[in-house]
Amino acid sequence: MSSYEPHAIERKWQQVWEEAGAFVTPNPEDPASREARNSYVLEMLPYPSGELHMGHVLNYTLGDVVSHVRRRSGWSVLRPMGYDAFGLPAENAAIREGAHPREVTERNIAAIRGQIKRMGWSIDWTREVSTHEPEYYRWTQWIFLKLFEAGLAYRKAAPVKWCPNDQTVLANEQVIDGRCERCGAEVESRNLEQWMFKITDYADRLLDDMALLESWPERVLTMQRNWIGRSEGAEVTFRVEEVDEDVPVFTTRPDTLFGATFFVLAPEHPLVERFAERSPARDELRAYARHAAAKKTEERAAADEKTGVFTGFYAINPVNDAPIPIWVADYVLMDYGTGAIMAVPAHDERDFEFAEKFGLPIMQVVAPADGEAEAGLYVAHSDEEILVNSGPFTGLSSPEAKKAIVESLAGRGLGHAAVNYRLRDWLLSRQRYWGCPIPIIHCEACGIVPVPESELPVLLPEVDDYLPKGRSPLAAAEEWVNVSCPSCGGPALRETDTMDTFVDSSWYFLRYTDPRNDKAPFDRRLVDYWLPVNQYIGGIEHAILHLMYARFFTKALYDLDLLGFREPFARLFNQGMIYRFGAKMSKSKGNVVAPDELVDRYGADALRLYILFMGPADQDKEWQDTGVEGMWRFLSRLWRVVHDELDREPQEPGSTALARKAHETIHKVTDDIERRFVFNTPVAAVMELVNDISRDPADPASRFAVETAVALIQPYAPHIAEELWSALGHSRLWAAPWPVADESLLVRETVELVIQVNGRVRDRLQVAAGSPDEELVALARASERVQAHLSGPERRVVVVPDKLVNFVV
RNA sequence: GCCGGGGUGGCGGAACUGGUAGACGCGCUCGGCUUAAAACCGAGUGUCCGACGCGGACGUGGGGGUUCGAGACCCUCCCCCGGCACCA
Repeated sequence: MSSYEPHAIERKWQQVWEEAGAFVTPNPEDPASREARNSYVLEMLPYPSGELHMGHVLNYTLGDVVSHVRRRSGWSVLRPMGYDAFGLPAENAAIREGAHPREVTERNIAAIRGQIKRMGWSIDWTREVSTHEPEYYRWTQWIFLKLFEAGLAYRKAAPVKWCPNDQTVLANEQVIDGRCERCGAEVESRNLEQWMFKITDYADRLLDDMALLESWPERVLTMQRNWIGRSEGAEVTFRVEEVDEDVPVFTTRPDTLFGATFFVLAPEHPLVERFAERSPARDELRAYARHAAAKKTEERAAADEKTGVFTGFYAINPVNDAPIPIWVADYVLMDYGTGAIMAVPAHDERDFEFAEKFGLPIMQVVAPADGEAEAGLYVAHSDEEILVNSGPFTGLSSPEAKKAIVESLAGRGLGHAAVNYRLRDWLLSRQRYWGCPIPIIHCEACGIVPVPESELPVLLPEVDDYLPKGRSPLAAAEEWVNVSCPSCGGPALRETDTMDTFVDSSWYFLRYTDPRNDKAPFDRRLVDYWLPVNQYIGGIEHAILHLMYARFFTKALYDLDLLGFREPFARLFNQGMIYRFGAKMSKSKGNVVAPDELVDRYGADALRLYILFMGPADQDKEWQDTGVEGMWRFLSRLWRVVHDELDREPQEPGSTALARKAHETIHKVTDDIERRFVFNTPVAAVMELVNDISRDPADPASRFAVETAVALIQPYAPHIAEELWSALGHSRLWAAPWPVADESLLVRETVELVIQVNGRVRDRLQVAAGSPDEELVALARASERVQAHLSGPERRVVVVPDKLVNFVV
């Protein structure tokens, strides 16, 4: 008898699938009819680093199991693959090697494509796209122009986060603890003209439309909510007579206005210099402001003690006309709210700390509903608080007072209700080579002029030097840069910045539906047919950036009437991280296990099986080096069991315990994958079935059980399953209907009855299913083991039919 | 500090709706096969006690509670992982 040799089998079936177009899903002839059951299963596209890692293996195997089961259950499944190919790593590698980034990228793509194919994932390769190809980025540029026309892309001089190592600007989202997300260098602040997307216009919809999502992990929604950081309150104007200025502040607590005993400006606030000009203490003021502004936010936050300087000026509190001293302090941030605050030390921890340190007055204006105002800090924690010392508003509850005070201010033009967000606009300019060119021309006469649609794509020019120098390497391509203005024909310059790669990946899921369209980024009927994505799968690291940008793009395109849905991904699943020796697998830690080596040794099927068998797909878990070998042993056992079956004389099929076990396994595997979305326990269930088969190979149901095991393991281990399926005399398992459990066989004739005394198990009996309660109690009472514990008066008997009898004595 | 996820044998984990804790796999032990080893096959494997073929006690991070019955529900505390954090 032959033994299990994965490599030849895997090569063979991969070729068969390719030749048969087994996983090619054509678009419907009439996308308007939604009769067909269709499902879009999407995993986040890989960055082509040339190296497939275990995270990919988990991600794509997960999607593969879902796709196979849906396909075999009669669904039309869209399952594409592509590459997020622009970006710094390829460019840095190119600089190191002296090669062109395109060369490095395409070499990496070829490598990773080869690895993906070796894994045998059921991908529709006719839809492959890569974001660095002009056929793709032409439409990235087209979308950019649509957003520009709609006023959603704009240019602005702004203090930006600058990475001195990568020599480029970063998005806020790419700065982690004051360091560059990619290289870890400390980020600096620079003032530059940059392109921005107006994602802040969509802040409320990004929050509210979460209600449209079918199933997203709670933690992702929470992270996005925190990131958007919506807070409701009021903008209130304070008058500074000496400089004839009205200074607005944002507050979430307008009800505490009577307790505002001082006023604080951020060190970067423009008024600080105005004050300094007129102040005898100008040197001290300027020194503090300069010193504080230079510090990073993180350093400021980490400071043990509050610092600050009195300006010598006063602001008028609009509710009671009281003049309050204006300070400059670095605990107030220029980039949130208005860069100025009213300080209410009695009811805000930070203001309290500051007031204590500098001896400023502290006045209670809010008290607990059932108590007296007490000196010191009192931070409200419910809506039950009552106002005190607040003039005409004294006695109102906090929520009433908020409304009343804002209304009264609004009546005098000194304030209004306001909402503030932590979310900033998306800075998309990058001063690097390997990215999508921004299709804009700067004309001396006309200003900013979009490149006409007919001239797209604006191709990346060839340059000799990609080294970052603080301006885009594209600026060196003079012939490319110097153009005539499309509007007036005069001399003009091309925009030399490229786009953040997150722009490329904010719409790729739309392109897959119509990847070769050269008239438009996609056909609206096709995106409306396939989207929203039914199941999106990827890592938690994209909880904020990619997922929020993709949601924003979808909404913007919806508003432009280019598609008919408001959320791109109905269901999201985040796979857990894989650890080894207690740490996340990473090159720097030296604890990486290469998928390729395992495939060489045990085959793709064993690896696919182990990566899902390891544990719950959404939880972090520890890699076991012996795990894949164990799966290889299981597959060898399955191989043997099938061939033993083939070697035996065919027998009359019979309905035995093994037949029931097979049906139970069908039920369990199907339910786990489809309803529970768990992937480890189905493998265990099939293993149990195989164990049962080998326990009695002569069982009349063995043929059925063997075929069931093969049919059920196919989504996990498609190559061996296909091979065994054809050995069993069938063909095309990839298209064979998913097994259906016979409900009647799931009903057991006898059940195990657990007998407890005082909740402790004392005996177990086989009894006929559906026996009446009295019979169960009588049988239970008859048990010797039970009687030994039935001393003392019986107080109660609990019966759970077909399950358990509990005597309480 | 706030938010989210976790804590079950030597290890990864199972137990879905409160009803047999430890499925399945890894590892380990013993036995078979073998000149031998590997592979493979069979048996065993939570801890402790005992007149070890029957049995008993303990046991899901700690403490308390609800219940006939809790790994699961409630209260409280501890620990680990991830995110956010001077955001007014």
